[in-house]
Amino acid sequence: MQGEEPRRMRADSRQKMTSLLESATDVFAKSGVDAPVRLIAEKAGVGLGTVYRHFPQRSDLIKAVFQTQVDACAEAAIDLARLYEPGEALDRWMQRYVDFIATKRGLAGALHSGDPAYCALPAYFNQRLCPALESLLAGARAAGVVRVKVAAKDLLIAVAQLCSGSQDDGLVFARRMVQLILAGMRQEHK
Amino acid sequence: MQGEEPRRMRADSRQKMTSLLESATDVFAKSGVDAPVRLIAEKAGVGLGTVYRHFPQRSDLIKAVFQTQVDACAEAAIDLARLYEPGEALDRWMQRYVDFIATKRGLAGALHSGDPAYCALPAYFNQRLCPALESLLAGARAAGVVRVKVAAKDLLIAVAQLCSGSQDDGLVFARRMVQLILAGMRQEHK
DNA sequence: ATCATAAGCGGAACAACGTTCCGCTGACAA
DNA sequence: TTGTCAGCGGAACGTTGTTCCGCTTATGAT
Repeated sequence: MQGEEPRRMRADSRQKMTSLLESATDVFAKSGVDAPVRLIAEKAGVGLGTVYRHFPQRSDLIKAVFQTQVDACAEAAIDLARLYEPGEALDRWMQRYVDFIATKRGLAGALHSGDPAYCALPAYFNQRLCPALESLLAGARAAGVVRVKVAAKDLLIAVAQLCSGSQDDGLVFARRMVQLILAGMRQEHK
Repeated sequence: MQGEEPRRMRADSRQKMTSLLESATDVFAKSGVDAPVRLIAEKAGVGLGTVYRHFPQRSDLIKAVFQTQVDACAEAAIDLARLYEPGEALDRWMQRYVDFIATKRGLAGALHSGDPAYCALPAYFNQRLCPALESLLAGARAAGVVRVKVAAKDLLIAVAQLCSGSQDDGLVFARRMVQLILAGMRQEHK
């Protein structure tokens, strides 16, 4: 009948699981993805065994948090497109994207480490975020706000690299650079 | 009289030190910069205490190897310029540079990790390699082999990123891309 | 409501790492 | 040749990721 999961989870188990995800999100944002698993378990009020029951490897926890946040970021595009006019929606989403990338300290290192555990992440990143940005760009272009032709994928990568380059005051710097890019996209053709 | 080091090293101490550096170079090249210190000590036939006597932190060992290799790469530019005509010298040095970068798996991660131990490395990298490449470029330009105006720093960074992007068959890919860039630099102006 | 059962939990225990420490050895000046 | 201390080796410690197992307790049948 239903194509659901093979088995229903026990209620307390699901609760611990979400608590764990929240804690991991916080800790990764505050201390980077290299934070100890023990710290995450403690802040979630959960034992170590529980962490490894739900996420057999440390990298699985990282992947789960990352995908959740990518999903949230992609869905924000839809909400923003509904709430604001095209140009404003694009602006706000780019800032949202910058904030998302800024919490990813240490992940770039893991990505380039050659560890196969992470090699699926960039694909997921593109698959979810590219369409999101493309639809915003299309809207802005249709409204005549954006006149320059630019690929969504290029924009995503460019901003990501702007953010990962510097580390401490990176956020204000990144925001400024993104504003610059957005302004550039609004220029008239010559 | 002499402004040398404050004290002469004991002969055996210097021997162990160079043995250590060689071993570290090998191991880092084979297993990446995340290789265990114990393995390096063992392959050098040296105790752990000796490693930490010469290099108080793991990162000091990485820095030492890195700087040695940067120096060697910079000096290779001088040799090549003497042995070959300008265009050939440039080609060969770029391949040499690609080989150097290719042994740096894992280092990009360390560099972006925010660890202050590594923040001096990029500066050293530029300081030594930029002049080296600039002199080769100047020679090639003077000989009329290279006609496009390109900054040495940009070339170095571009190639480094080409190499770090892919990881397994990265070397052949990188070589091909570098050939492409070099060929592009030889184009006539339109 | 009660109970049997096993899903799920906590945290002790293990392995691999970076780093510290200290007793012994042997290189070098006298 | 000999005394001394620079320098060595590796045991030991603290912190990590990961495994394991005895106990707790949610859950469905009664």
